[in-house]
Amino acid sequence: MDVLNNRDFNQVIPSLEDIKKKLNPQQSEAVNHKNGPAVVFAGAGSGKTRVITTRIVSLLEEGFRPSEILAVTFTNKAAKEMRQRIEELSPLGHLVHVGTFHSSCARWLREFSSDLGFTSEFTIYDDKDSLQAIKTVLKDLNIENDDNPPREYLKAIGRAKTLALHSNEAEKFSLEYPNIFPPMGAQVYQKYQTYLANSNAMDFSDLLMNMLLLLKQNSRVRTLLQERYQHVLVDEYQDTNMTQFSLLSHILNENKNLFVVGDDDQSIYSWRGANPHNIINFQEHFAGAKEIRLEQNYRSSGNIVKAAQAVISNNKKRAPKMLWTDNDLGDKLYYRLEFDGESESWWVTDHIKDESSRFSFQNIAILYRTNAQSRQIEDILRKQNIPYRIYGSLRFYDRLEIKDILAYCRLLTNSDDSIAFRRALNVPTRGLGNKALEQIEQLSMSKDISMMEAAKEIVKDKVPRLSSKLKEFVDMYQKIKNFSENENISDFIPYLLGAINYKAYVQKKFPDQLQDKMSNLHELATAVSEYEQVSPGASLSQWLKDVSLTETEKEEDGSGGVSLMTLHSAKGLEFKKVYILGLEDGLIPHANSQDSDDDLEEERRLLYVGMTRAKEKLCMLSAKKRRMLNNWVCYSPSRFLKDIPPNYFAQQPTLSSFIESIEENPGSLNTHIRVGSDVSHPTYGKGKVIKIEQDFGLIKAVVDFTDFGLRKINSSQLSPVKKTQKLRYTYDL
DNA sequence: ATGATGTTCATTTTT
DNA sequence: TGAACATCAT
Ligand SMILES: Nc1ncnc2c1ncn2[C@@H]1O[C@H](COP(=O)(O)OP(=O)(O)OP(=O)(O)O)[C@@H](O)[C@H]1O
Repeated sequence: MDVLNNRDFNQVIPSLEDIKKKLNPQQSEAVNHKNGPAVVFAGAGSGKTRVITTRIVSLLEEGFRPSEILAVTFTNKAAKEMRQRIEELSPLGHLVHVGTFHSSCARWLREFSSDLGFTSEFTIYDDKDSLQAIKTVLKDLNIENDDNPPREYLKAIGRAKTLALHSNEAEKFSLEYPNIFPPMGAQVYQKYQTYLANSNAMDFSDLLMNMLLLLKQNSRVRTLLQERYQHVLVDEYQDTNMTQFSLLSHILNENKNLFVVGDDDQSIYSWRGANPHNIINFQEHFAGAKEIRLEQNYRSSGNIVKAAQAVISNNKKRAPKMLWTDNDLGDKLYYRLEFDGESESWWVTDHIKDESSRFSFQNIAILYRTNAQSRQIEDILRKQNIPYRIYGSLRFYDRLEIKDILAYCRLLTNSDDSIAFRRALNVPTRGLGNKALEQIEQLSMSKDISMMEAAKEIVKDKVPRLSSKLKEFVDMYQKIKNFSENENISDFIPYLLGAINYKAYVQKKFPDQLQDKMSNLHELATAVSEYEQVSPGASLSQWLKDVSLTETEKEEDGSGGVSLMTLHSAKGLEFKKVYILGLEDGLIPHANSQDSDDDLEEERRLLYVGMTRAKEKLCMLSAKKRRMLNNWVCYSPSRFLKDIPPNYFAQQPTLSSFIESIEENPGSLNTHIRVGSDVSHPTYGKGKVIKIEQDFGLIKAVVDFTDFGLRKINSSQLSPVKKTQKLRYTYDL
């Protein structure tokens, strides 16, 4: 745990009294609440997180041991943040168990793994791994249908697990509720669980479900945990789902010391089962629960608070609540409609530079709806030499070369990890291709054993052709395993790279990316070394466990830079200045979330969360068109913009009229390609536009090509033959 | 049967 | 843009 070691022993720890002086009466009431369940229900920026951290410190001061306190958050980032705050406030802070639901469950499951038929070294499968497992299972069961791709099965299984529906009961259940699973879903579910069990692995939902089942079925474990935790505190409680709610109720002892804080307006995870009624109905779930409301926003300027309120008040499904602020009105909001995604990025970076004396880089966040949007702004930030750090997105551990090497590491700590086996088997290529894989897989499926075990059997059985090559692989695996068990882990990655001759493989397969990939691997090796320095004597498996549930942030430039992240991962954070990109119908609200009112309300909450991250200045941008995948997509400015009264904006007169004009005439967004204009296409050559269609924001043109006749083409593929006006207009509002 | 080459498809959000 | 999948030449 880095927490133990990064501690600054010279820090000045303020007295609890001083900390408590900084609370308003309602906050104090919450912090000082004695026994029994309590809920703090309050809007953004009202100090909920401050209450929860102060309460933890106060409990420590009262004499509760750190190990008796369990603090649960929703994201790793929030956990890290909270841990930091507690450490700053209490010398014992670093000993408190702060984690996400998933990481806490993983920890307990490892502790009690023997009660479950897993070893404590079980692997946690991420979504990709799980999907691969499902595919294998579907293949084995000979299920193939285009209506229900593997992903559908995975989703259904995830849903079942959220209902704590064990695979053994799935069959019976699916007879009663045939719609819950795709065809053969119950069988797939069962086989999938067998696959995971044989692999000594759990997927994300298993972490929650298995823990819940364990608590329900095993009174020893239940009593142990109930006695261990005297106080349970949950941040962002509106994001809990059914399983998590049940988990909590089983962990609570007779004192029911559950303290939760949350805001139904910030519920943005309903797509993964979050149920805001958990917080709205808290007092019904826990009789006699105390409810405390916080109504003063300390974070944001008056304009920001009011504008955000204006947006969220359009939601019909929300619990009424007050939110006001004493802060000055401050700057007005800034809205800007840009020509395309690139000019949006340019404008933001220019603006950051213009205002750099007032807002330093580390006080700025750039928020967006989808991870894919980050690439563009990253590009321009680099060009403008603005340091930044990015959360999530193409995570370091998701890169191909890293996953390759991690597959070996995983296989070493858990030889039954069949997903890792699949990957390691023929990377680098060693003559064990598809057919070999299939044979091993088949044997493992039919005998209910892991692929490594199957491979060893094949070696023993002297199967012609296969056995000798496979023996080499297994022997090499043993050799690497010996090394990993006997030598320092900081030497391991370099050793492994040499042992499997990975560099030569990259050289051959990705010659132009050699530098890049090798330097990433170097970074990986460095990470392991650093881990060993921090926790001397640690094993590879300990490092792997720490890494598997912890997201990493990538810093392009060490010293505090601009923060880039999705709206979702911004929850709970705050910045002096916030830019929200892509305020367009199609992004916010997202094109896939415009069908139902519920979806739209969640999108609105997402915007509300984004807006309320800003303390002093909030800038929002839209682009008329942007490149997505390979197409130009035209969206109009977000419908949510209209919910904000113009007087909160710095440039009021033109804004709403501009939006209206776009709504009346979406076709006016079409740029240089018109019916009748001469165009050219990279493969089809020259032609004339006959017709223009717009579906789902995608512009398609029917073109009559001189040499190829009529074709329907994405407008992004076409370029005008006649020189049109320079494309770079600016739209000052 | 392997491995290189070509084609298609996917992207909402997170643990 | 890239990774997963499918096809074809060794
Ligand atoms: N009593 C107070 N006096 C002054 N500032 C406060 C007070 N309470 C909280 N704050 C400040 O207000 C800001 C928001 O607090 P906090 O992050 O705890 O709010 P929150 O309710 O958790 O917000 P959100 O739900 O939006 O994440 C922080 O900068 C915090 O330091």
